[in-house]
Amino acid sequence: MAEQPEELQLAAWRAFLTAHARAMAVLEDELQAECDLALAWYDVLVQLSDAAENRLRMHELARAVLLSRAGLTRLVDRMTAAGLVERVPCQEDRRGTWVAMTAEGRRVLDNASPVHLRGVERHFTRHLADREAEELREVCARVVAALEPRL
Amino acid sequence: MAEQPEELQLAAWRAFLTAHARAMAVLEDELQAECDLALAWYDVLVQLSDAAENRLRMHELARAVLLSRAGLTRLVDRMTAAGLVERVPCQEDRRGTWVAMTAEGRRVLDNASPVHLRGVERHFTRHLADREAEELREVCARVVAALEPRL
DNA sequence: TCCGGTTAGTTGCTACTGCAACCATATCGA
DNA sequence: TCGATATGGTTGCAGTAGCAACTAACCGGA
Repeated sequence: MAEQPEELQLAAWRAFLTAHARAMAVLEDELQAECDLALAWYDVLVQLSDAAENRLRMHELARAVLLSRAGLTRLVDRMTAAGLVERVPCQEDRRGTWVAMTAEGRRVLDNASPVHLRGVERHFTRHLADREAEELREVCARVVAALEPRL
Repeated sequence: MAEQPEELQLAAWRAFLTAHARAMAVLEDELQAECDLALAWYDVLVQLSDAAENRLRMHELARAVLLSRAGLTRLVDRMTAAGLVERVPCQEDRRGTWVAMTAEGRRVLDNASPVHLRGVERHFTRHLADREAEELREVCARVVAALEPRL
């Protein structure tokens, strides 16, 4: 009997889940061990680094790092205490707050970035041929696009 | 100038992360809303359902659902209280404990399974052609295989 | 047989997260 | 202009996770 198509699709989904979990665990561990930095913190610094003037509003940052507003409030609290970011009152909207990367945050990011990117290469992209990478990106983009409306 | 290969690979990695996060969030929400069941609970039931005699040792189950042993102890506590699984002392190794699915667990799984599988199809596999699914499965399997040694 | 080292599972502790409620501010319509 | 409504961010609370330490039991070699 031929394998059912659903089996193939489900196997892909399961492999996807496992690959994500295992890769994330290793990257988290390596960044923690070599840079003493949690992946969530790294993620915040990357988002700020990519943003104009190295700053973002709380709600923008929350969305970018896939955290609730409450969760981000606490994360920014911790990172502020560590001196990596700072809160700046927003002039245009006095309810709002900017989160800006500090010089120390920049230093930590520059230190961690090579470690993380090396890890992504070693544990993930190394296993993708260029054509496969492009296809993966495209497939994932389709999945995300279809889910966007509900956000 | 041609795009750097690393950019392509990194874009694939980022799309992979976003697709995972968004898809998981939707599936979790749907299962919770329609079946009042957390994805982690569903995952436990699926693993037990696939296992011989519908039971697994604690450490096997922990590994299968990607949880620490401590985390699994608490999860099994909660699911036992809800009547979905039960602990059975292990005869062959008196340190050990089997976790077995109850009739109620079977019922809950049978109820939730169509909902979850429909969600996986709607939000994920629908966007993959058969060839793409096979390729995704294979790429992810390579990533996992390369990471296995450290587990 | 017995002793050191390993494995199975649980527990205390702490860290991180989300939800819902809250206040302050902005916005829009009458 | 003013009131209703929505938005931005924080806080109290509760739930869930991991680490390290612990007990019990297994296993291998002297």
